[in-house]
Amino acid sequence: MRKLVYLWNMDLQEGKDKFIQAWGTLGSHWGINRTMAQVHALLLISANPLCAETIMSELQISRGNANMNIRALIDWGLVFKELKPGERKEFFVAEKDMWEVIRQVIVQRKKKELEPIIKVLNEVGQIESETGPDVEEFEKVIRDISLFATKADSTLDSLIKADQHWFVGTFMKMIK
Amino acid sequence: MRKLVYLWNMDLQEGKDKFIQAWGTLGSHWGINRTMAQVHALLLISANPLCAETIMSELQISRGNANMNIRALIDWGLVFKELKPGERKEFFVAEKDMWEVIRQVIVQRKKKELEPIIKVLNEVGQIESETGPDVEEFEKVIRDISLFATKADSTLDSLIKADQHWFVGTFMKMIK
DNA sequence: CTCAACTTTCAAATACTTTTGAAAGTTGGC
DNA sequence: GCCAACTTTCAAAAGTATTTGAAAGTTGAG
Repeated sequence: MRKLVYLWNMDLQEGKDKFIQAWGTLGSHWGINRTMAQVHALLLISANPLCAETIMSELQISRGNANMNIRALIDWGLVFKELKPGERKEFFVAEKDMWEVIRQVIVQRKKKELEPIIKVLNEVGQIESETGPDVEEFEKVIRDISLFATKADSTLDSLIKADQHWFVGTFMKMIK
Repeated sequence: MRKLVYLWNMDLQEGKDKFIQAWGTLGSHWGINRTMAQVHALLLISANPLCAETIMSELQISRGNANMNIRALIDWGLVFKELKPGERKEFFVAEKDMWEVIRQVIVQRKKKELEPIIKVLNEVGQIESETGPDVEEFEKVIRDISLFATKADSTLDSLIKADQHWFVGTFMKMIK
């Protein structure tokens, strides 16, 4: 009997660890650093808010690292601070609605990636010059990409505003 | 007069450099390393195919670096080899259709990111165990994410198959 | 005001990624 | 077969990003 309980614990823990690892890897492809994504994963699969101390020991990371990444997650709107009455320390919960998670990631990446490239495209599109095959090719490529970037920008704005029902209903049906 | 010509050259060169830098930064957020994206940018804005030597000197990079990144771009389907009759060395041209570029990036990232997480989700969703709040929360989160991941998977498959007209026409109108 | 409990900061250390360049490999033409 | 022109490889070096931990900062309770 003792052995059975032990094996069951291992299975859940193993599953959690596997998920935390995988979420960390996925995050690192999405502008979220590995540890930041692992903290998010840990909070996602936790039934209760966790404090910094617990996060540090579960993920085997330092205090500074935990603090920095928790703050970054709060900035991204993926984690919220929760204060328990009578307790001095802070507890944290993850945004668990996947649609909301995606939206926040889109907002952040749009700001950090799309907006800067649109700015550069506008700047370099303004070259006053003689004609020539090089200039023409350059300007054509810049025009094409600008068009694309502008479309992507408004598409993302719409996605950010859209709610999940709209997305899952209308969009999913449409692409089938 | 000499001065005017010189200034005009500087402007085009400046524009090209700015664009190459920006495309490099953008690429590094998209699983394409900085140099790889810069090589792609250089080829994008070039009116003619370029050889390794030219790429090396324009971007000030080593032979090995140039070679590795050109090969990677070819693997991703973003650059094509072109042989000029009578010339021994290889020349390269970029995929210039932005829609095709995006499609290739989606294909690669789906393979490297979405498919592995779906595999892990299926594995960890199989835990046989007693009930308890921890297990329930874990399984609920995994189920939610699985659902989402499966939807994303089929959405991306459709996008990959879709052509630009469909996308720009139907999709863009829809989200307005 | 003071203390203890907690959070934040940041310079140095570590880990990870990319780049270099020289040597090895390949290939077409003679 | 042999050479010269070109491409590929890969171990070491350089460059980036992340992590640590100890010290400084903050804050509520007494």
